[in-house]
Amino acid sequence: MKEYDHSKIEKKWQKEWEKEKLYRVEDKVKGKENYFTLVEFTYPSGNLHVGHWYAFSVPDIFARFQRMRGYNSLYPMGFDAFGLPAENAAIKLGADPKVWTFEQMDKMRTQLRSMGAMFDWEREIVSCEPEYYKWTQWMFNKFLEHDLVYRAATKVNWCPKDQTILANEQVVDGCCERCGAPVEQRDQEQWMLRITKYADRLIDDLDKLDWPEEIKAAQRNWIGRSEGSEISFRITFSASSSLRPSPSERDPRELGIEKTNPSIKIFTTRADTIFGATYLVLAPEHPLVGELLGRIENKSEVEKYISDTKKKSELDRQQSKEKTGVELKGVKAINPANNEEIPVWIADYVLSGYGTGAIMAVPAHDERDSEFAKKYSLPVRRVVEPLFIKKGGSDGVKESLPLVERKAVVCVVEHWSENKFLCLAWKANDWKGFVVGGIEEGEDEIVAGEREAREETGYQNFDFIKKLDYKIHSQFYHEVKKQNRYAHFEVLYFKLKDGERKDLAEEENKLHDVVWIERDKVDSYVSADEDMQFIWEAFTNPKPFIGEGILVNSGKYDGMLSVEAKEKITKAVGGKMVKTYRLRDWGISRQRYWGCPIPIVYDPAGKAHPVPEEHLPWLLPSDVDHTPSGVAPFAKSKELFARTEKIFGKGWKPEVETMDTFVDSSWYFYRYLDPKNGKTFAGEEERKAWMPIDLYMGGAEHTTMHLLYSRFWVKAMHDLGLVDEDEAYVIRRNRGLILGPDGNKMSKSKGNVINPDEIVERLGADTVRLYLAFIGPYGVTVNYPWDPNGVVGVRRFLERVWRLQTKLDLQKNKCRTDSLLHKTIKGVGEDIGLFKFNTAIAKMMIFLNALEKEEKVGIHSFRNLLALLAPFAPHMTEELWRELGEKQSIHLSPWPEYDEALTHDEKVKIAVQVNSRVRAEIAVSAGESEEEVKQKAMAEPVLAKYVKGVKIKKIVYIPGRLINIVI
RNA sequence: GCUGGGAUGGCGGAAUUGGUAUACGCGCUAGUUUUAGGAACUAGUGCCGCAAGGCUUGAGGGUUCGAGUCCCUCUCCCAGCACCA
Repeated sequence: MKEYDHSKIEKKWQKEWEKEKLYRVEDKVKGKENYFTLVEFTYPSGNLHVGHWYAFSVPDIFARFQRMRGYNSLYPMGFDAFGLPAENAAIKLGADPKVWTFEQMDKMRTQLRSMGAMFDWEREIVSCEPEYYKWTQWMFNKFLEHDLVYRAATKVNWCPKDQTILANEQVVDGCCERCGAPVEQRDQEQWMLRITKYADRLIDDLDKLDWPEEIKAAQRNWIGRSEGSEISFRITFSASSSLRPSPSERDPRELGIEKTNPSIKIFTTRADTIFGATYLVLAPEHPLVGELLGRIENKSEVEKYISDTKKKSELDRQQSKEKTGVELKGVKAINPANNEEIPVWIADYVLSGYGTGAIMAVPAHDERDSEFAKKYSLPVRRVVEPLFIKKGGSDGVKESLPLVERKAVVCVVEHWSENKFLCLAWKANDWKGFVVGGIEEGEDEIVAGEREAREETGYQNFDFIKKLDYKIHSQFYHEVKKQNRYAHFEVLYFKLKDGERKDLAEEENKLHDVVWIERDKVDSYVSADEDMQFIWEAFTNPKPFIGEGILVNSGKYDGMLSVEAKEKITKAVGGKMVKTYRLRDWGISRQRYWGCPIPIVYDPAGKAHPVPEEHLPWLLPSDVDHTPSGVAPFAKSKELFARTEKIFGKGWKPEVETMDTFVDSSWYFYRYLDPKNGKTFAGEEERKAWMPIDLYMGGAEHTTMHLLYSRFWVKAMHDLGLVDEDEAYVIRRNRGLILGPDGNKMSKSKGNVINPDEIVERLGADTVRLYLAFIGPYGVTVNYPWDPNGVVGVRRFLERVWRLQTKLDLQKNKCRTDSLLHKTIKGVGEDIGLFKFNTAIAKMMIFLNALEKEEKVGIHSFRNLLALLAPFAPHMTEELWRELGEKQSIHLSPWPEYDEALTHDEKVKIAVQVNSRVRAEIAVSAGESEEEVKQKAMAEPVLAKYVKGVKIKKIVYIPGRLINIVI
């Protein structure tokens, strides 16, 4: 037997496969269905790390499996080659980003080849090549044509280190996602993509995708749809204002002032609380503030606040949660619900970019408004009272019964000397709460409360302390009275004077026990009951009531439910129901060199025109100084300006910005299908053959960037009739991270970086592939530490497979282990289909363990094992396969088949349990009847001491698993 | 705070979806081989206990003949979003 020389074997077969064009994929193969497995194409950093191996070599197992199963399986690779690192390297080394990038790509191709993956290199794509970016530009122009691209001045995120604008998605915790520098806010014009137009579809279509919930939730979250109302508040100017426009503006509607006076449009999701709106707040950047400035009495104060806000960076603003603001003195707003005059403030807790940049503040029902109102002593008016509707369980309202309304009291009673509270434990339905009772017609609530407390507890002398200044409402089923109740509770707080107590009526004693509960245990004691818990909180930890409920202090809307009132009130005050999104349009302008040039030229009047298709690709200039100067590098390119004038005429100027690299990656997968097409981005036939992508495996970091952008891109392409599908990725699975052996993220500074090249050299690519597949289930966002011993373990496994050669019996086609063989074939296939490569490998190990115990190994077992292992360890299995005399590659052989009948053992061991505890084990053959098994079980000697002379209640028999004797 | 995902030996992880918890691998222990070494081989290895036996899937409760798995309450960890009206 030759030694297992991984190095020699791997190099040999990589060369051979290339020569044979083994991994070339045609668009159509007769009798085969296409299957497209995609992984994110790579940035050519020039150094392939363990993360790349995990990202590319493990999905390769799946793609190879699909291929052996008879699919025409495509698994392509390419380079996402534009981007800042190349430019930064160029600045540092004084090189050309292009030269640098192509050098790195060469290095990476060599490293990628060492994986032994089934990449079809003839389909390789490179996003920085003119043949590629021509189509990026072409699509940009199509989008422009259809109003999906526009130029606008907006507040932009500026990274001072990278000297460029960033999209909102590229700002993480107020810092640049790439370099970590704190991001500044600037006003600047840039090219925008109308992704917000697709906000609803981007949310709604998530439902039809087989994607992990974590991505769906994060995208929904990011898009941030919220449904609410837009309501206008008219503005008026107070009597003390020196610029008071008219003496009788008290009733502005009469005077038609709304036509001349500005109004403030606010966004709220809680129109039902409008009667509690006691002031308005504008974002400091709100355009109306500027307009009103002339009529504001404390102008300088307001201006100072605005400029202070501007000075704050995104980071500062996120960090300081202490609310600040300034009143716009002399300006008032009219609450359209009750015509009340309310003050107008500016404060930076209101964001200009969300909703309308203005809110109505309802301090009684909003935590932030409450905090602000407290600080500046603004009025608070409660307009919603809580309503609890019990559903299900013993106290849930019964559908069939009518609701009986009752005035009622809840009494929280404190002990006279100890720190304890009086609670009742009801016997009929296990309900635990405070003293509760009805108020008689015309009875005072405090009197009623004392009366109920006496009746239910026997205690006699109460001091009334305080009362909750609002009611709480509750719908429940009254177990004792057999009635659906709709109770309106007054909530009272008493302190017991002394321990004087009369005996309870027998009736009351039957109903409930009286118990004293310590202060800090009350919350958990009453926790089964939402409203009791709410009451306790209301006394011990008063907070604004945020929830929905029943309206009060709201004129004719009193008694209405919040849900209903939202729409009714909005309509009544002339507002409208709207949807608002957190998502902003996608700004793609980058003030850098190494990106796709934006194919726009400006005429002498400064108007923008797209570069016509015949001039695409609109090439990157080559005469550029990369030293950062705060100006886009293109601006200094003589070549680009000359080219523009030559083609378009004198005075015409080029756009000097490049595109965000996320544009390049929004459509890259189409180019794999037809990488050399000069007429279009991808031919129709090729697209029809491969799209949509069956499986997309990638990193979790792309959730709200690449994956969101490319979903938008494909939907836009779909709407323009350029592609058939409006979602590109049918199944998406996120992968986790490989951590250093110490459990931390690999980093040079921590010194825990594993260099895959070194391990490939020492143990082989097959071992690395197998180890990464074995480390844990794939396609879930779980991080696994690299275990240097673990790699050796799988290497050991490969060596043991290798050694099996010496035990082969070339005649033998039937073995004792055949049942296990068929089980293994079945199990490995199923596991790979679920991306559980770890258990697939475990099953092969179990099979190997069994084979090693045999004197001789049948040739059929060995051949099947090699085929199962082929996607995992393509080189070694190929070597062993050919050693058997095969002329054709193992990777062209079909996936092994199994016989279902053989996957079941003839005899199985089942557990014999007594009261669910395992006491014995018996062997049972498939044909045995339940009665036979029972008798066999009872005959087990160890059972005697358990079952002798005891009555057997029942026997549970689960064929193939256990028999349970219940005594 | 909201949303999503988690918690099983010393470690990575298994568990036919309600049926013998801890498969497989690592590590560890003992032995074999070897001049030696271990990236070799063999056996053992959840915890407590001499044993019989008992205990064990973050904590507590429930349903069930039977719960890692289902239901309720809670704790902690990871990720995304967060003054979003």
